[in-house]
Amino acid sequence: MGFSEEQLELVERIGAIHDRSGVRPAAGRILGLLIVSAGQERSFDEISATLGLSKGATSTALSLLQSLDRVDYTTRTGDRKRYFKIRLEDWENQFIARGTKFLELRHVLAEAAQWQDEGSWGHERLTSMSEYLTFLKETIEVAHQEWVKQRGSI
Amino acid sequence: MGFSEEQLELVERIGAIHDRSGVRPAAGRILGLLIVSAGQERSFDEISATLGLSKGATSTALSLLQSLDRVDYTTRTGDRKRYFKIRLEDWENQFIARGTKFLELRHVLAEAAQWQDEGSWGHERLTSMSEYLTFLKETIEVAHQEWVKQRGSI
DNA sequence: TAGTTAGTTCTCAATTACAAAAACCAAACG
DNA sequence: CGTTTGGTTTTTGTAATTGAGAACTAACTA
Repeated sequence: MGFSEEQLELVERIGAIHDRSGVRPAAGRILGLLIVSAGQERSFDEISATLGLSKGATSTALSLLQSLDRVDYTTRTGDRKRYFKIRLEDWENQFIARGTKFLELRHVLAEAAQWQDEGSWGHERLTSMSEYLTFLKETIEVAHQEWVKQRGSI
Repeated sequence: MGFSEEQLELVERIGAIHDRSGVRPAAGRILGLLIVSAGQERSFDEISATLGLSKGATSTALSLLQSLDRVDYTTRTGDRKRYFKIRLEDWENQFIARGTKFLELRHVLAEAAQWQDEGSWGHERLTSMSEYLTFLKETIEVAHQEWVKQRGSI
């Protein structure tokens, strides 16, 4: 290992981005570290030491990330350690799945529209918003398929 | 006012969706109430009473929502109350702005790629992921423009 | 001017989230 | 077997969020 100042700073920035989208700080930093290390595997110790996290915090955050399929580990014969790496394989699909969840707002908007008088501004607006989200969702899905077809999903 | 069971339940669901994306519970519920009321305006009291929120909580949440441009109010001559309504006007634009912020992850992915050996799996993967996000962002922007052109942004 | 009304701001208690530390457990080693 | 190693689970302390309630302010009203 041995990370440069810049690398560590990048780790923090990646952590912060994940923070903001609801991943807790320790887990966000681990993601950062493993992203900057993409390809290379990192042992439990390396992670805990580089980030200054206790064993407990490291362990809990790592199991969280594993349960989210963001992180994986391998083992080596004659070595009891686990070597963690970020899961980049199915990333695009997972990203889409996570990122478009909030588009589900379109269902409640459509329902809310039903409580408005037909033809009223509210009815029109809520319906239109719901349609917009549906349109977005479809566009994104099509684009995603396109990408996968061209580049392969890995 | 006078909301039905179903309406109140819908309010809760809208609140929960907002909760999950970081808006605090009281504010989320207010958004729910105002969305279900789209068009109709609701007084401070109605909001506070229907949702069982204290005046303090109602006031704080309402100013938060106003600062986020999600909510607005009007006044009526000879009436000291404020009548709140949800801001549906610029909704599509705001939604896109908020919703695509996490695509900025593409910058850090590109940076992280630089720390990988050229041609390595990690380098290839991070670069590809970053390109994917850029592609998504552009697709979404184009689609959005398209929509606005056809339907008008209101 | 005294009294209401409408809403805001402040203070506090309760809950929740977080991570450190300690206790624990299981596999391998000697 | 006893010990070390690698990691997990539990416990504990602290910090941050959140919303109730009280105190306050500003505007109108009688």
